[in-house]
Amino acid sequence: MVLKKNVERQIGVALWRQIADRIRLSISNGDYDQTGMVPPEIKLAGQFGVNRHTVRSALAALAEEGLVEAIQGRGTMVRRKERLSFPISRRTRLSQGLSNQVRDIRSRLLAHEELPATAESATALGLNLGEKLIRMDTTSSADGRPVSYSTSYFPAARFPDMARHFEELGSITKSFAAQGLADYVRVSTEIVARHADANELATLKLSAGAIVLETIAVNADPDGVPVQYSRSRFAADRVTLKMET
Amino acid sequence: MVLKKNVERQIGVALWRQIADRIRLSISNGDYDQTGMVPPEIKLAGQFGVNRHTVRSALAALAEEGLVEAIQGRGTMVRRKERLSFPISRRTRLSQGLSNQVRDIRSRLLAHEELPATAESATALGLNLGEKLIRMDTTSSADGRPVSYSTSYFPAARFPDMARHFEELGSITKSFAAQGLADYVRVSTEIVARHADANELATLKLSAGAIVLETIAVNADPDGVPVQYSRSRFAADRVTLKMET
DNA sequence: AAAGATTTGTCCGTATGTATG
DNA sequence: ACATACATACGGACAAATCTT
Repeated sequence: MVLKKNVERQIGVALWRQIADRIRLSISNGDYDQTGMVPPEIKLAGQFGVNRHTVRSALAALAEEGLVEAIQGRGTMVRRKERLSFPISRRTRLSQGLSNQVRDIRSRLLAHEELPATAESATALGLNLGEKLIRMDTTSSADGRPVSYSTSYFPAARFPDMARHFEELGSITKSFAAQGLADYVRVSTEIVARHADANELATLKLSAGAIVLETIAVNADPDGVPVQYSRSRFAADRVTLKMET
Repeated sequence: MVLKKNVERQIGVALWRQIADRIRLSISNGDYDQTGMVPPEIKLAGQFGVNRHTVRSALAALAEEGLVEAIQGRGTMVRRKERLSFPISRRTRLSQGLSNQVRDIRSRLLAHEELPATAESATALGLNLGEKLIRMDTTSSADGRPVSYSTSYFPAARFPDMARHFEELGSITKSFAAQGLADYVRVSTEIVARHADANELATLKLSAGAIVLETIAVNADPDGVPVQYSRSRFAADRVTLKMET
């Protein structure tokens, strides 16, 4: 039988990073739950068909993330294995969906501005080109770990005080409520994945070079009128998106 | 104002690949639709804060993918910008969902075997540990381009001839029908993103080092009894997953 | 308690890939 | 195409800590 190496050379992604990705996945899959230890470096090296030093680089990156801890003579322990599961459904609410997974969920307003609608945001929100929008950049942390980084657009005519309310309430749902919108539903969600850019690395406090899951979503009021268009980036190695159908 | 470089060094992902990722995203966002041309190398180099050679490596990779074409003295043209949109809903069907986006969708059986249920597959399918399962590795191509690579598990007791039917019919839906299951629904879908492994690179014919979107899904019959547990990998730069709620 | 096996940590050198100018 | 600097990956040798017999 041929050895499956599962990693590739000379492709613009360093071997140690590919290997770190795969070990991270194994951890979150519970592959090492029996012993709570990652296999020895030599064994992993054989498994992936690389030098032990390369595996060490991968493990160093995971240790940096706080995911594992190496002890000389003993081995490398798994320290955490949680992945936040983000529910996506017709009634997607950030804080509600996570409330049973984490103690503390906190959202912060990074920036906001008023601007005219572009082609993209206008069609998403069913507005005319150039109508006033409010843009808000927000980030959410679960138990202190940043998990999402969102850019949202709201029709300024209908929700003029979005930013002020959000700053005070720390929640989109509550900010809508404060402006007379009691309920809203998710009408569409698109999902793409790509490498994080420098901005996302910084705000999500990602181990550099990481992957982000991006959701492009539209929320509407009960009558179907769009009220929010948002692009949210999640740290791909810290979350799974869970669709409820 | 500080220049946003949007790329980072020394992170295990080569600059040229990060830049290729970002240009690919810009293309699929339609940023270059006006002219149909990618900005000149020098301009891109300035934009990302790197040397022109580095941008050239990125463009070479995109040209290799067939996404752009450089012409001496003229510039670099965008050749394709499509991204397949994969619908995910309660009634997710691969071929139906794509039928209005591509002419020809084709599925192939790569391998199959009978094996006892592991902890993971048993819980997903509501079976006891060790009960017989059928595993099938399949891949689907849209107009000749591979888009998905799936590993599915079926209870062998109920669907003993899954592989034979699939080989003939090229469709899970039809194979179920041939064994007396007229309808089924998607009950859960989890989504993660990570770097592709060598196996996925080969079967999806990915430009190496690419990212895959993985969906972990369970389908059930109308009575809610699980009939299929599957892990599907999509080329992240060729698809968006679209949730319908 | 001692010896040997296992496992991580450190140091050397060399070849190739990546990025700049 | 050339030159330069640094990152990546490999290989080997040995030290240090821990576990097993």
